[in-house]
Amino acid sequence: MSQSSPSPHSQSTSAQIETPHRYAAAFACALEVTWQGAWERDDIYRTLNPGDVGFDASKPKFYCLDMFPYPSGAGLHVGHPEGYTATDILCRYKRMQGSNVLHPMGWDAFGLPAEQYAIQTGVHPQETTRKAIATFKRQLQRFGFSYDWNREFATIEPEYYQWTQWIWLQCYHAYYDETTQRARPIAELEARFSAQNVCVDDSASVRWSAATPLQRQQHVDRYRLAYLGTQTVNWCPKLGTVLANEEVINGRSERGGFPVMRKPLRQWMFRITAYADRLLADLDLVSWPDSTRAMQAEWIGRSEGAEIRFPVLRDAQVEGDALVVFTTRADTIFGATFLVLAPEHPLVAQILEAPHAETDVAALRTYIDAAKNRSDIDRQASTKTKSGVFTGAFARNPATGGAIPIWVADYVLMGYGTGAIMAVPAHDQRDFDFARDFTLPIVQVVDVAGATFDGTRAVAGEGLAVNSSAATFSLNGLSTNAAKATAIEAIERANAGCLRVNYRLRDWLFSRQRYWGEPFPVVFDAEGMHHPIDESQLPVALPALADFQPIESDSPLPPLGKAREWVETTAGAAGVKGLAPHTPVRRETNTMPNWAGSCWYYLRYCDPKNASRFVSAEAEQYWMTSRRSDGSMHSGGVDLYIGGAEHAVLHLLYARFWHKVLFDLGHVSTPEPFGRLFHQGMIQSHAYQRADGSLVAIDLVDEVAGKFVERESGAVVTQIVAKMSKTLKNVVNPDDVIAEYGADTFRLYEMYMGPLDAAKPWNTRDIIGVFRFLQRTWRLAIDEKTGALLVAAHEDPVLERLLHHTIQKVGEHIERLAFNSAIASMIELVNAATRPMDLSDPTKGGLSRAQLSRFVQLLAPFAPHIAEEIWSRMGNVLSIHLSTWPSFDPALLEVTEIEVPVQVRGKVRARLLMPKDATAAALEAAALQHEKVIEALAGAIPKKIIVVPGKMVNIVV
RNA sequence: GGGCUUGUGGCGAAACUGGCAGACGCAGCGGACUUAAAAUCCGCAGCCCUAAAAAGCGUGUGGGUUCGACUCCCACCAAGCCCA
Repeated sequence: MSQSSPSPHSQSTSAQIETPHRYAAAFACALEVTWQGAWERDDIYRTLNPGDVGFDASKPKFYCLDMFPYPSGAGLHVGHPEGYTATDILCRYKRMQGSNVLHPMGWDAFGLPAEQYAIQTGVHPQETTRKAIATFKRQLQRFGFSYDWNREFATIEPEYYQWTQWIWLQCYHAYYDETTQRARPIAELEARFSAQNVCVDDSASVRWSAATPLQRQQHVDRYRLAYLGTQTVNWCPKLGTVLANEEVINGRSERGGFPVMRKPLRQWMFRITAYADRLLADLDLVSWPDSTRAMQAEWIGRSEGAEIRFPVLRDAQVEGDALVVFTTRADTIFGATFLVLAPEHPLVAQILEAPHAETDVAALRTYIDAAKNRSDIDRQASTKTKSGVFTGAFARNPATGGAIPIWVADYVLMGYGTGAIMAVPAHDQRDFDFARDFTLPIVQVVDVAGATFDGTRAVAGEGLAVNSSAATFSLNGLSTNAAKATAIEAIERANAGCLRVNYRLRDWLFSRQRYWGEPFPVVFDAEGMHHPIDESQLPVALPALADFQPIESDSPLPPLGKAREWVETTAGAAGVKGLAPHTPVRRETNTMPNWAGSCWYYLRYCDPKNASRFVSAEAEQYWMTSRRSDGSMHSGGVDLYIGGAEHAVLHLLYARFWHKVLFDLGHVSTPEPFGRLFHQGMIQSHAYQRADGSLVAIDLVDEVAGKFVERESGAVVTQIVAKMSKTLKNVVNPDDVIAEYGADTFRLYEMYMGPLDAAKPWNTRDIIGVFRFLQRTWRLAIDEKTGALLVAAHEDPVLERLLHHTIQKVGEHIERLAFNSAIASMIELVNAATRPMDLSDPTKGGLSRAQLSRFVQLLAPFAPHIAEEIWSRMGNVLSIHLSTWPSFDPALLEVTEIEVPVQVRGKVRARLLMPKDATAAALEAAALQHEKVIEALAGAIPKKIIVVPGKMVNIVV
């Protein structure tokens, strides 16, 4: 779209000579940079902590947080400043209102993208990351955001990640006490194990007192919040690391889109599942978008059901452990005509070891080998025909007592439930498809309300149980809920299972085979026992490594293994207590994932320089504990957290989990980290679409006579809204926009585009509107020819009243985050105050000094530089941003006369000018006398007249 | 398939708890100023029918509740996100 739009600020040379003090781009940029320097020099945004000299405890506190960026080499895009401008406006407003405002910024700098970039370029991530941070900071500062840069930190700094490691140690040293439903020190658990002399192995043959230290540790590890566990993980050979389930999308890595394989691996895990119920329940405490709370709830995925044991048979005799399935529909147990195992299920391997009479070993092996490398999505995608193999084994249905076949099929995933299902083909479509393809029996056991089972497809849903009776118990005639309860009761009585709550949420895989992350503060001895580094010995510094390339292989080989001298050390050198100092130990070579640093950064901002604690109790209590004016229940935490909805699940769930652990252990004082959350909408861009639906980049299209034409073919294309992307060439660079209009205009434009939480298309053409508003504001205050201050000698009472109205509206709109409406009302005021062209004496029109003063204060949070410049030219010495927000006089907003609409047949026919407090009777009388009303009635007799005093009159005919 | 969100002029949007739909901005049109243009200032502007007005129609579609619905309820359509 290279239509020549004349640069808004380009003026002929003569115009520049005539109006040297005009608010043009270069002029705006120059004053912006000047003020940014002055603010930094005077350190006007420094936030004091309790205990600091000059701290005023009587002020309310406001902790307003942006999701800190991950600095990439590409620099800021226009999406970053959207949320940042919003919080900046709110923070500036709150400061002027007299709050202690905490508004920090920092850098989320460990992690895969930086490492991938470093690998590509061969430059050390330390260096590329530092460079990216410098670029981001320079760009952010150019917007004039009022961060307290004294509190800046990056997650890669040892002074920061020392405490990331410390928090990990807190989890390592804790377990979840089911009876009190909170984390407790692991030492308490060990004492209890010792006192009760518990069994430490599955076969219940070894007691605590007789157990080796390794056996004891392995037993305790079953309870630790941070534990070493073997899990089938998502191994990504290309990235050379394992990934959390959350980081795998459609069988490929979220970053890079590389294939992911599944393999069992011993890894550091977090027992986040212990907190599933609390993470779910406490969603009620926070004021978050409903959609985000719903997503978290779905992610946790609590479902109540039953775990049912199906005894495995060999030659009709029960053999070994029973096969355990989880089902939410225990009421359909009589319809379970076969069982299906995930290919990774341990029983499959057992059957291969000791085949049954009917087992086709070759077919089974071929099948599980093929399934192993299919992604979960692949496995579930083929809905039409199911693949699967009979294992040759049978199990006994505990309800019917009958033997049913055990199959293997990859549509069952090891990650869900127990990795085995009871198939009820009559009432589950996938089971039905499978049964039909392999001619397995199908038995209807529910008479589903409003649907008939005709044998051609499954009927899902609830209804009355049928065909569900045996000698031991019967469900026939019971509703689904009653049947579930009865079935579970019977199953429990028969010792064949129990009531069970299942979660979709899995424990959190926390190890990464990467270089660029926080090292774990833990070592291993020769026996394979792990030993924590003592808190006093933190941080465990990431060793400088010249060769940080990942080792691409089918099995994980962390790059830190290359730091031989660092890895192979002694207990004394590593800082392990409880081992003789000379004991040789190996350091953990995995590192923590990208999420670690962002799990607690909001706490560190409260007290970022503290060398003796992750945050002082006093600072944490002051900034995190909300005192709500209306006394309503509140979770506490950050007062407003703004960031993208893409973090709705992972980051926010992980941070909540860490916070709850810290809360249980007494390190923080609120149950939730973020009391109020808001997502800014995505800033989109335009693109063009051909008739066949294909997209066209914007540089290949011209606008001709109001139509969009593809240059090459001459075909008309339609303009659509699309994500900004390199391929569509529609990415907007903030630096360019600032160069052309200044940062104040940029800020104003992004806030004026629409509601903060809505997705909005960037419209370059519209920027000129807010730029003109600033120019008009400037002209209102400053003579473009001489640079002299222009103020009206006499105050216009109409403008005074409008100004009071504007003060009221702007304040209300800021509190509602309706910045677009706030700007609109400021534009209205400026338009009303603008001097007509034919006014020769500027002191006759415009705003008085006192009016201008208050108006620029309203503008200051939105366009801080131009407001400061005018404020300064008015003779103020102290920054406008340290001034007090203007107040309005409600009495001035009172009106004596109001216009009351009169509706006849639902249409407004007339408007009455009436005293504000006119009675209903007076309004009715006036309405009926109105000429237009009489005309509209045309002689008809009103059936009913509704009068809402002060609002309207409605005459029903 | 299920859940959530959104749907208002040519475009971005406003209308806070049901009470004058379209504030404000862009684009457009007209006028003033200018030799002319830019810039600026003053106006017009939902659609339709009109010389103009009046009337009529208008918040995705269809229904409902209500004196009154962009707003509340039901169904549907479309787009986006999440879960399958």
